[in-house]
Amino acid sequence: MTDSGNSTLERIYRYPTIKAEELEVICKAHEKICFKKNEYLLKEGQISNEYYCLEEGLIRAFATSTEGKDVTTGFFSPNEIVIEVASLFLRLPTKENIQTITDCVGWKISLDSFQQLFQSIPGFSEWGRNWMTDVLFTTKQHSLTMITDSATERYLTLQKDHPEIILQAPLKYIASYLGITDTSLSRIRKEAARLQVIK
Amino acid sequence: MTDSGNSTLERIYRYPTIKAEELEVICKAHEKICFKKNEYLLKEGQISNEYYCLEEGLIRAFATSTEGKDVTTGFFSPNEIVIEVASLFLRLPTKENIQTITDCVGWKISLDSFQQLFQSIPGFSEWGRNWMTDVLFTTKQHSLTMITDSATERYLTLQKDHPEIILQAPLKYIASYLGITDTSLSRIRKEAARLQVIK
DNA sequence: AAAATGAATTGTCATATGGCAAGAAATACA
DNA sequence: TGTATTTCTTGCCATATGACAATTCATTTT
Repeated sequence: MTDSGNSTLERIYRYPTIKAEELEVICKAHEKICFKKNEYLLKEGQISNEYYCLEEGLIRAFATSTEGKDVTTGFFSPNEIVIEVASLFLRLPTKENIQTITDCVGWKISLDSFQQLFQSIPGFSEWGRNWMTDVLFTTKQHSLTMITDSATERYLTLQKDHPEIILQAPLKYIASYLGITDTSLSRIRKEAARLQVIK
Repeated sequence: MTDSGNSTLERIYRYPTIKAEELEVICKAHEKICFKKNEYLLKEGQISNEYYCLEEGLIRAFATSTEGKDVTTGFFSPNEIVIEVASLFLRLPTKENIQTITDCVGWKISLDSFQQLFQSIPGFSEWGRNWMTDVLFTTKQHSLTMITDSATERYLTLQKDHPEIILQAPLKYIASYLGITDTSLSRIRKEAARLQVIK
């Protein structure tokens, strides 16, 4: 790590059973990294060797459907970890792509460094389990939402919880993330705007 | 553990970095348990304190939607771990219910015992990360499938990958798991049967 | 600034799935 | 064994979303 007292890393790794000096060791294992808009951090077929702590910008993950269409599977906002868990931890060629939507600034850490921290700092492996639990919860939540909520509700929820995505991501990415076409999202957005005015 | 050489537990916990004697310690931390059909292993609002390794039977997890409807979020088959990760590891009241679909036999382990194994056996915490990675992958896959595949395709995939669910679970549970109504699934099933005959 | 490229909107029509209710079948109960 | 209850099927119609194409709007490039 080049800077000291980095707030992105400290926020991400803050955890009850991680001591101050351990936190510093963890932060020092990261290296600053910048990406330009539309740059790929990971491409389908590659085996991921690192992950990133995002400080500025917006990133998306997407998979290719059987019919060859892009489907955005997730967004990454500042202070989140940009990672393809399955490829990094199971050492498998990924089926996902990770691509920046805007210029980005973040902190990179290699799998090797991560493994060392995971084995040498007990609090860190607890943190890891906890982080993974959060990710799993969010993923299940998104999946449930796809079943229980209408497309309009899903859009409004995303707007409320992650306005930065609505503001920065192209409509087509948001649409496929919500499980609808860009045409439908355009209409939903129009209708939502109309309702806002009335209210 | 009461029996020796239990194949369900050994299958579940087999992992390269877990030694034979460690595997035995892990298995011994489990206790045999039986459930009757329709019994609840966890109810919405409770904090989960244990998980189960299923040997025989079929189990489902379900959440209650905003409109008060049951939505089946997952099924558990033999040799799988029956768990509500978020509640068990984050110590939060669960939003899910876990209920048997048939009479079941399995092996129970408490969070305390799990924590001890997690901290004392390095290979076990790696196993844990790996297991969680698999669960996350499966969950993401299901979520993606809900977007990219039609209801019919989702049904056929489930039938191929988990025929035991199709055979044992009531239609309405399968339907909500696939994100459709029982009415629609009944029609889809009829059409699928017709196609089988033709082929 | 002009041209070119890509993104978003809108119209028309098609279709998959849902809502509701009635009837049939299966299962549980007593 | 007969009755009650739940589960499954089917018909009818409503509706949300998709497919495709044309147009407008925005952004990038030269």
